[in-house]
Amino acid sequence: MEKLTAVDQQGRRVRLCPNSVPRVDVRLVLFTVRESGLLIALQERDGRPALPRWTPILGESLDAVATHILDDQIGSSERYLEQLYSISHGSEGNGTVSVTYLSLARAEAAETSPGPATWFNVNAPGEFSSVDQMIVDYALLRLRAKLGYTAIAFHLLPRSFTLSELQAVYEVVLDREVDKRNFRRRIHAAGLLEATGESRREGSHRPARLYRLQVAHDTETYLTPAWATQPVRKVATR
Amino acid sequence: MEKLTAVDQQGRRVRLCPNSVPRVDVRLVLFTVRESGLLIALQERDGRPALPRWTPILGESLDAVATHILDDQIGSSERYLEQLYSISHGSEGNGTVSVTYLSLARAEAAETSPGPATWFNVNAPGEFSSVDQMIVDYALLRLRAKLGYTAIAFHLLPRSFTLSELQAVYEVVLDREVDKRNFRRRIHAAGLLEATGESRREGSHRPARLYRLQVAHDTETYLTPAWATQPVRKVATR
DNA sequence: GCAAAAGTGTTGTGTATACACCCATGG
DNA sequence: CCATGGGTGTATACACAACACTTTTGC
Repeated sequence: MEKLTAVDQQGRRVRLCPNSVPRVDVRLVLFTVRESGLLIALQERDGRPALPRWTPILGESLDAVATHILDDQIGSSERYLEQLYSISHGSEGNGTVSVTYLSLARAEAAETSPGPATWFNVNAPGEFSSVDQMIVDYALLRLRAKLGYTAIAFHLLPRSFTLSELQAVYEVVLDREVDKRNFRRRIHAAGLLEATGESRREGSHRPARLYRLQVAHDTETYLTPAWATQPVRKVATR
Repeated sequence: MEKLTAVDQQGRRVRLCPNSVPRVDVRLVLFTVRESGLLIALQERDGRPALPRWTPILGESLDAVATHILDDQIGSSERYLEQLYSISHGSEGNGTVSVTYLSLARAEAAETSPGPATWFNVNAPGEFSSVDQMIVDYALLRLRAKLGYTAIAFHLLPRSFTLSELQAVYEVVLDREVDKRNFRRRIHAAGLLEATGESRREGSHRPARLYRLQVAHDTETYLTPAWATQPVRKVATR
């Protein structure tokens, strides 16, 4: 068993990292959809765009850290947050375990971007580190897969929206066209939507009906493990 | 930025864990199938069964740690290994991030159990810690889901097997009966199997043809991210 | 010849795809 | 009246579930 503490020159007991222990950080892949396409929130680091990240302090849950990073980036409107994968990188001297999260923001929340991040188009984000690149690739893979069998697309739209707007989100994320009639049939068959009764007229054509997600389905989780929803403990201010 | 080193009473530089940094461990959920049912490898810890675990040393990848734990438990036959999820637990003083892995062993490899673990039936594993309990529940959920759309079941059988044996694996893991004809049609349609040409006679009934997984499909990964297959660096002996 | 597991097809039901036209509005 | 996007239905192919009998062997 390793010794975990030592006494320093002033006689204080200090906690040692047996130099065998990797550090942990949490990295967030935050997407939003704008007219210009699928955007990702990045912040500059060593002159290159990088994923927003933070190191947890002791006793702080991973979900809490991810939530804090998200708070940093956008206002506290509702958001979607899901753990993705953990990857180790670096080596002797600065080995790190990065726990990665996928997050989605409504376009409206992303407009006002108070945080340190700026929005890049996913197709032209600039050069990031190979680790961040892999994380983003995987996040996009998972996002696309999940569009098929969960309700996460709704988290990219304002509270109420038209079916055409919803379809546009699918098309932007999947990067391909979708058949209008089949799309609408699937959405209606899923039974997650309810008409608000209102409609929106914009432009010289028939107005579009507005829909919202039924409240019962608001926090759709599906295959996320039950224990992923651990309470977000409040933790020392930062 | 935090100070990461200090000088101790003998004047040596030591690495500090700012007492804000959680430790990392890797925990393995290792399943196998025997006549008696679905078994899980556990080892005693504080008088209770617990998941095999290890703490990575610096520069060691998470996958490498998981592989080492697996080596500890069973002989080095081929095995299946997949990262599951990361969970944080504990609090001030002993906060830990556990990265969990799902692993499958062929019954033959599990017979000779040289490691410190013993096999428990998943339905009667005894009492484990709440963290380990959640991890096991989730591992089982994922294993069951993955049976439907991947070839992982083959990792629970010897190299060549009969279709009835394969079906029995599905039934044990899913804990329900499966229709023989539909099962065989699906398996054949998947096109992953090839007949060895041989057959096995045991008991007073028609002999069963033997199949094996086509080599091209041996390391089926599907939704596992490409970068999950990072090379397993060799690391200081333990 | 009988017990015991291996092996094999058909039918219905639901789900996904391909595809083209009328509707309501603003200007 | 026309340009623009909103909204709707049908025919076809494919995947999945239910279901029962014949084959080959050991004894």
